[in-house]
Amino acid sequence: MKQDNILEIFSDLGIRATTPRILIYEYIKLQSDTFSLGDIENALPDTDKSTIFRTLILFEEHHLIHSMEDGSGAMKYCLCRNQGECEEEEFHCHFYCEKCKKTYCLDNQASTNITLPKGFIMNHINFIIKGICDKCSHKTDI
Amino acid sequence: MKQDNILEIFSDLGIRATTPRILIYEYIKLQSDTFSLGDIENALPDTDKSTIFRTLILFEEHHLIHSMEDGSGAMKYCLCRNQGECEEEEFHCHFYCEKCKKTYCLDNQASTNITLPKGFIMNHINFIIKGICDKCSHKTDI
DNA sequence: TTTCTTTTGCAACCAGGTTGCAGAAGCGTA
DNA sequence: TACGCTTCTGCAACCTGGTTGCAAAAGAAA
Ligand SMILES: [Mn+2]
Ligand SMILES: [Mn+2]
Ligand SMILES: [Zn+2]
Ligand SMILES: [Zn+2]
Repeated sequence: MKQDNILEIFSDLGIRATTPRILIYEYIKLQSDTFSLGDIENALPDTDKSTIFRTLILFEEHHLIHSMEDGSGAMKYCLCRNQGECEEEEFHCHFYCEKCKKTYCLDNQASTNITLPKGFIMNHINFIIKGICDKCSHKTDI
Repeated sequence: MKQDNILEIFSDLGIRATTPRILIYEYIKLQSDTFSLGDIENALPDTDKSTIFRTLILFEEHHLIHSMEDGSGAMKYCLCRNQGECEEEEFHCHFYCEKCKKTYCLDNQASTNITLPKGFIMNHINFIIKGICDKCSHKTDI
């Protein structure tokens, strides 16, 4: 595991390696932070939106990517750093910059200590911190 | 402050007390957890969606309510327990039940310890825990 | 090749949110 | 009470992102 070859990653997971899937995965691998379906649409104008949509669902089912709601209106995704072998604890937090609209993965910068009320069962976490990112906070405003 | 009379709450904040605003605020006061624009639409079929929409914006600007994205597709709102005087620290967490689709306010059940990377400035938090609520977890499945 | 299964592209649809605008309502003043 | 100005409402239209049904294309198997 921890493959680098796309074809092997797909075949390990039993995913058929089609042209759109390879293009989409190649795009995803280049992203250091999060991306949306619309970002992929722009990057791959010859691939249909619905194909991208279904591919993202497929990738998420196989834990190749994670998804999150950052309040921007569009679902955001990020590459799973553990290629389908992420553990339950990988509930990492994200930062949404209200100025440049970029969403960053914060891997270990935020710790949470959760005690749920009796009877509540946690499956996922969607933890978004909103504010101004480092690049935008350095700029002088006006 | 900590008023109970709707008309006084509005006049304290300089909000004109119109019929739709009173109806909407009365609805909101009855809710123990979160609600959406669509919930209000259903409860008040004679009030237009855009009026409800603009009223929610107004209420949030005056900190009468908080809003959050719970991933359900619809923005959720909850009554501010401090009537417009909530402090920055009131970043409470919410729980979304994936079975009954209800979103609960978790006031003190989850603590977070956040250390952002250098240069990042936090303004808000959108912290949603997803899973199964107590009512739904007690039910025998099938 | 033929046949069967999976995947794709297109077009249409949907939900929730958002906007421009004309008329209604509210309010201060005469 | 009537007038003039400002704010608010309802309606209809629009927008964006997401979702679906379906026929054609591509892939795998025989
Ligand atoms: Mn992961
Ligand atoms: Mn509050
Ligand atoms: Zn930024
Ligand atoms: Zn539930």
